[in-house]
Amino acid sequence: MVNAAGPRHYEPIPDATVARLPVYLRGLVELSDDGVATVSSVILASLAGVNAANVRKDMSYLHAHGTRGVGYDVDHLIGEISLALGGGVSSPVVIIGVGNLGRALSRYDGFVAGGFPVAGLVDVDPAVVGRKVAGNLVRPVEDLDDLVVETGCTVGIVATPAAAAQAAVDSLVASGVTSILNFAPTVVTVPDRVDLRQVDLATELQILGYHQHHRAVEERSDRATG
Amino acid sequence: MVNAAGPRHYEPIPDATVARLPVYLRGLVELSDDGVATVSSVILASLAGVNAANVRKDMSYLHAHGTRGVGYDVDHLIGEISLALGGGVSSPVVIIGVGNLGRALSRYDGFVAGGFPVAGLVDVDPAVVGRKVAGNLVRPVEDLDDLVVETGCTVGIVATPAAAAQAAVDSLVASGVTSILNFAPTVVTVPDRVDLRQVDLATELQILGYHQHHRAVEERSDRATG
DNA sequence: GATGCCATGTGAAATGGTGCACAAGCGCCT
DNA sequence: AGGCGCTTGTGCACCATTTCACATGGCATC
Repeated sequence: MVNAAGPRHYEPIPDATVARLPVYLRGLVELSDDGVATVSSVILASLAGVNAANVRKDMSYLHAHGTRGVGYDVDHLIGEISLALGGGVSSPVVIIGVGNLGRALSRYDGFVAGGFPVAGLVDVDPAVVGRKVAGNLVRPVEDLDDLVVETGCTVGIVATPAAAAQAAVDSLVASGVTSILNFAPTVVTVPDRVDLRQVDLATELQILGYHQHHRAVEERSDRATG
Repeated sequence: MVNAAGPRHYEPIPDATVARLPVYLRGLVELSDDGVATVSSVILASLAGVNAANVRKDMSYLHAHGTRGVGYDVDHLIGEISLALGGGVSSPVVIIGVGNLGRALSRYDGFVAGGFPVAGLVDVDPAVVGRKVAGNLVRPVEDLDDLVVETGCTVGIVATPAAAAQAAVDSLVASGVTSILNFAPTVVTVPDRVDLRQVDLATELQILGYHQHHRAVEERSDRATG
């Protein structure tokens, strides 16, 4: 039985909504910084580049109610979205693979701003182990377990070459990390209890390439027939 | 009238399929390197991390037919997918914004391997203009038009801070670039004829954060009730 | 040449997400 | 106090995508 005063039962928020929440949050923080107190779904939708009805439906999933005729309270929305996105708790991350990309990611201030400070860097290459990158000492893979336990970090970022990615992921999982962001251009597998997201730079370009090619083909076709 | 010998009418390939094609391609190239000649939808599905029926339907969109009882010809599939993804034509890209991320991207060899060599680097900061990064001279934004025309590049990568992203995108569009990959953590707008994709690193972490938080809440709830 | 096995190709149902359209409700103004 | 305009909250229909299930058809073996 669910006590009315206890934590209410969380109905799941659709994935598509979750993916939009950070975008809303950015827009809302900007509004708050500008001293704006309330925002309508239409305004927020234009800031996030989505449909207004979509915004309203998304907010209803969060139980973040607005005021009819007025709009949503900006600071209240910021609180509700922050709460949904990890409860406002900041989770340190460990980056495995300190190549070009790993170094860039370790210096990326967007992570810190989003509540994900870099807890440590790890690499297999003895040439980089022991060096400092962006104020963080690069440690060997053997130290991963200790690092994860010491810093209590639960998020891992894989920035290794494709060939090393699965091993890196396995190490992270073994250390107790439960969320992984994989930048290596390869499919990796994780246990069910671990959450994995893939960011694939070359793939993104190839998708753009498809649309470009397709546009060109259509254009030629238009010129020939019309 | 469509001549049977002429270019057939291209029915559109679903976006979800297009997004999977690069993943298939990677798996297939690996198989080909290993000397594997044919592959079943089940195997390819496991390599790409998707459902087998999904693979078969995707291939049917490409008119890439297999052989019943046998499977698909690996090299033939590679050809068909490459053709769909830009016709095998390599498109040079220009990177605007040479900060940490821009530098890492300019050195990322996955772009070259995918047929997207870096044609040039551009930045507004006089401190980096004129310097060489990964063998490429960093040029001022004023040179963007010339650069795009000279190299015939049609793809732009935005790696600027959020505040500069819309201006960067506008410059790219004005130069004639028709495909843009935006790494800046902000919503930007482009004309309809331009194709835009967003890669948002902090957002990805926040999405992971949601799932982690949600898991934790459920666990606590399970322990309390069960 | 026939038969059995195996993997493709696809109709159809299920799922997930989007966007319209409108009823409901809140606050301001008179 | 009452009415009006504005904006939320949501039922519903539409659309894209996924997945199942099975008929179809090629290849090897006998």
